[in-house]
Amino acid sequence: MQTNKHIFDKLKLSGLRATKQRLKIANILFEKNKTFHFSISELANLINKRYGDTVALATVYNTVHAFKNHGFLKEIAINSEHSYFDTNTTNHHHFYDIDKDELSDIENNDVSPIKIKKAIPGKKIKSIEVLVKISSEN
Amino acid sequence: MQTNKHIFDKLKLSGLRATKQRLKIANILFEKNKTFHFSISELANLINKRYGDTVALATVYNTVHAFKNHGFLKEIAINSEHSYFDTNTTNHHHFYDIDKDELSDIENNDVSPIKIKKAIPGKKIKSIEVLVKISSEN
DNA sequence: CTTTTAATTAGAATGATTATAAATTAGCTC
DNA sequence: GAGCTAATTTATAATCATTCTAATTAAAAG
Repeated sequence: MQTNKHIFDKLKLSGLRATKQRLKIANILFEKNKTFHFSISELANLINKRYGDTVALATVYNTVHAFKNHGFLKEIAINSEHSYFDTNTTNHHHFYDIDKDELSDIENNDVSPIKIKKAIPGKKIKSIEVLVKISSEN
Repeated sequence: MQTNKHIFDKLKLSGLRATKQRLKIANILFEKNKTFHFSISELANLINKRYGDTVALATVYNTVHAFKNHGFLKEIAINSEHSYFDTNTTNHHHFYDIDKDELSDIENNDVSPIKIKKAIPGKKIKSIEVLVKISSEN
């Protein structure tokens, strides 16, 4: 878990001011040990639940984008309905539960090594990510 | 390549009426042998270029969704900016060129077999897809 | 040819996200 | 701690892609 002090320092080091709003948001995002996946509206709900109506929606957007641009979050594309963000910023893989609309990480160790046998001339591979869609068996 | 006759029959068989607009759109989508990737606005531009202003934007949306629901197209999530569609409806993998904002297919043969070593109880794997982001080396 | 039903359309409505511009606040310097 | 400056927050308006609506048109069936 990241302490408040830790988060405060993290923000400062990256050149972001450690405002009340950002600390509240960071608390929610980084308090858990495990990776946290969310959409903006889910995050806004969580903030509201814990801290009441003290952070404007525009600030939630601003903050998430600032965090993303500073490498604290990464965006995960699953479908066109929602944008999801992930506190795990390393290259890794995901399960997407179609029934529950829920993301979870797959450890790199849990996926066999992936080799891409085709190269594109003049292009370099930046990332390789696997999306595994799952649903209830029936 | 799919002939007009072919496309016409395909529509009819699926229970979709073969309207002028749908045939125009299908021509553009399925005329190529190779997979075609597009966003709605790119498609709208292509239609306009070839057929002029004869298909309403709402119809482009309606048609793409109808085609998707009938299994002629599948949606590919890359980022939150755009929705991309693909005429290759099988499970397969993609390169995404970050510089050019362009998608291309990776044949299944060009990716080493992927094993997911972690199972989620009560859940079945529906698809496994790899997204390889590439960009110019510099 | 007439009827029925699906599809198209222009334009309005929606809703998520972004922009604006004024007010506030964090982090300086003294 | 007061004063300063630039970053941040905020309410609100604006934007823009997509969806909805309800009237019109066209395809298929009888």
